[in-house]
Order: sequence, then C-alpha cells, then structure tokens
Amino acid sequence: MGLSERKEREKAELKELILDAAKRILLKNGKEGLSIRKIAHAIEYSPATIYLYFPDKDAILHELMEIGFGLMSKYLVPAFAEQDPVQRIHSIGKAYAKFGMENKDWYDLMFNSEKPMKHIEKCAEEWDQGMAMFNFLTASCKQAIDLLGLKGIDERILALHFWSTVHGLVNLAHSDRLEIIERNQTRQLIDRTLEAAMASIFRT
Amino acid sequence: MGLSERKEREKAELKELILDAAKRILLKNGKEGLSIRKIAHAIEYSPATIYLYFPDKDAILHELMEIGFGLMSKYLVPAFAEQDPVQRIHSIGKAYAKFGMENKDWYDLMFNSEKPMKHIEKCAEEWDQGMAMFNFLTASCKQAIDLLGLKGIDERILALHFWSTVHGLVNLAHSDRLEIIERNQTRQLIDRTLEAAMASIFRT
DNA sequence: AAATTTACTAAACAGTGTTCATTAAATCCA
DNA sequence: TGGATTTAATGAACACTGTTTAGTAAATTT
Repeated sequence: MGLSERKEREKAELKELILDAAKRILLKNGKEGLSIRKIAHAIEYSPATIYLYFPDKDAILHELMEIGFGLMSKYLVPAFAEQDPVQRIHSIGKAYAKFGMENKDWYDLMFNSEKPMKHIEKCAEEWDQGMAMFNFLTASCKQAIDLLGLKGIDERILALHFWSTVHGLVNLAHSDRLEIIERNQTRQLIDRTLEAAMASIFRT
Repeated sequence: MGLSERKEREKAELKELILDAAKRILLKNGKEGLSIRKIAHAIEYSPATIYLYFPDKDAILHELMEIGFGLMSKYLVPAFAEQDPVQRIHSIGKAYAKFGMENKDWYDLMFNSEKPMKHIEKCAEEWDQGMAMFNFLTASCKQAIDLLGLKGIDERILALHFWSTVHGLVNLAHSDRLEIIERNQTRQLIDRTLEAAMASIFRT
C-alpha cells in the first residue's frame, strides 16, 4: 500500500535535486531567471515532472526561502553571540545588512515575496525562522532598554523600528535609490545610517 | 518633412491613451496584471502599435512612475506646508506611509522597481521628483537640527534614517510581514513605530 | 495620377506556468 | 511465471508574456 522506504527516499532525493538546481539557477540567473522549465532542463527531466514533487512554483520558492534563512544564520550567529545587548543589536543590524547586500535574490525571496497566504496561521508557522529572528531581536531590545534604563519604550516597537530601518536601507540599496542620493557610497551610507540609528535609539 | 502640428498632437493623444489605459489596468489588475497586450486590447489597437509610441514596457512603467509622483504629491503637500520642522517631518512620514499603504502598486513602481539604468546620470534626472522629495526632507531635517540644537548630526543621514524607516515599514506591510508580527494591527504598528522613530531621533 | 511616406497590424519568435492524456516501467498478486 | 495494477514520467497542448519584422492599406506629396 504505502510507499516503501526506498521509494520515499528516492522521492525525497529528486525533490532535493530540484531544489539544488533551483538554488543554482537562482544564484546564476537571479529571481527573474528562475523558471520551472530551466530547473527541469538542469536536472534532465520534463517540466511536468516538477509538478509531481511540488504543487506549484510558489512551493519551490517557499522551500528556497527556508534554505535562505539557513544561509542568513551564518551571517547572524556571531552577532547573536555578542554579550552587550546594545552592541549585539548593532552587530545584528550590520550582519543583516551585509547578508542583504551580498545576497539580493535570497533577500528578496525571504523578505519581499508576497505570499498568497489566505491562511495566515499556516504562514506564521512557515515563516517561523523569520519570526524567531525577530523575537530574538525583540528580546535583545528588552535587555538594552533595561540596561540603559530607558523609560516608556516598548521593546517590540523598538525592534520593529530597527528592523524597518535596516530593511528599508537594504531595499533602497537594491533598487539603486541610494546610488541616486550619493553615487558609489551605498555601503558607507548604510553603515553611517545604521550608526546614526543606534545612536538616536540608545542615546549614546 | 517634419510632422505637422496636428500630427504631433494626434501622436501625443494616442500616447496619452496608452498611458491612461495602462493606469486603469494597473489600478484594476495590479503590477503583475499589467501587460502590453492588455493595454493594446483596451485601446483597441494591436500590441505592435504600442511599440510605435514607446520603446519598450519599461518606458511605459517609467512614465507611470512619474504620474505616481503626481498622485503622491497630493498626499504630501499638506505635510510640506507644516510650519514646525519637527512636526513637518512627522507629517511627511505619516503622509508617505499613508500613500504607500493606499497605493501599493504605485508605490512599488516608484520605489521598488529596479531600473536597468546603465547611465545613472540620466536616471538621476528621471527620478528628479523623488530626489526633490528627499532634498526637501533633508532641508527639513537641517531646520529641525538647528531648532533643537542637536550636535554632530548630519541632516542627510538623518533624512535617510527617517526615509529608510518609513520605506521599510511600508514594504514590510506590503509583504505581509507586519501581519505576522501582530495580526490586524498593521496600521497601528506603523503609526506607533513612526512615533517612536520621531521620539528617538528628536529626543522628545 | 503616380510615388512616397505614414500608421498600423498579422504573424511569428522565444519564452513563461500549468494541466492532462498517454506511455513505459516497476510492482503486486494469483 | 504471467497478467493486472500501480507508479513515474512525459509530449503536447493551453493561455499567457514582451518584442520584432515583413507587409498592407491609407494618407500625403510631388
């Protein structure tokens, strides 16, 4: 009746093959250049076969998104380990921006893709890695608030303020808007703005 | 030799017709739903005709972008008129966010579309409306800095910090990331974060 | 009236995501 | 082992996309 273990393993293997090819194509050709047909060609199967392993293209993008969070954590782990909460938040911001700048397509997938998500419950589950990240930032903000004795500041709003700023910077950089403000200074603009944000938020 | 005035007027009229149809389709079907073929069908011409009036689809999107800035200015003008620079900046932020939230597709076109722009000089010209907006914000920041006697703060960085924050908030809202943080509270989250940003930046 | 310019389009090219009937192979059961 | 059944994979189609080009019909000029 049910699939044998070998069968299931083989099924999982082809699924992995598809994701691997998708990953390669994403890196080489960008988000726009990633197509079902190119994936199929890369793994030498027909396009229709892809649909035996994934319901649609969005499902593939979704799984890529989860892989992307794995890549991002490599940037973030050292920042997470920082002792001083204020310094930690600054490091998180820098690492986040660095990841965003060096992995445009991944970043887009993870933070700018609109999900059809009719069922937000499920989505909250599926974006749990992003959520965990935000929760960690929020906890760090709480620590920083306590440490500095800041009164009347909601750590969730603070975390969102910080996230929005860095997310905004990365997106402005990706759409070349920072180049328009000051040519060839994108990296410096991001660093300086991040520092200014830290200074104003934590009143150093 | 040259086109008669009537001819030129007619040419401009069809161009306007194309842009009008594009605008309608953008509003009805969103950015993804906007296609050359749909525009052609709407104005009852063949798709090829579009290419006699615009070099490519990007050129149409570009002109739509400029129309979008016209729409946006309706939101911003009252904020620009505000006397107190600090209050003015806050109002600009709120109006900007309001425009972004109520005009997702326009916003995307104006602030998230990547331009092929090989020649950044030209682009800076073509994005002059956005640039003018940013310059006005920068000037307001300078005024606020002087008024509050804030030391060692670069108004350009301050303006960028503020812009990034609001831009980030709008984009996070558009990609449903704020819904994940706190369901059905997107508007409040934006308002509160904007207030927190104002408070921390201007130390009120 | 003939020649030329202008305005427009049908058809094609190369691509996209997705579906479905069909085939070939593997597995199961008698 | 032989026949029935399940499974895996696909070719071909559908309905789209942006864009190009050769060709036509109408308006204008000579």
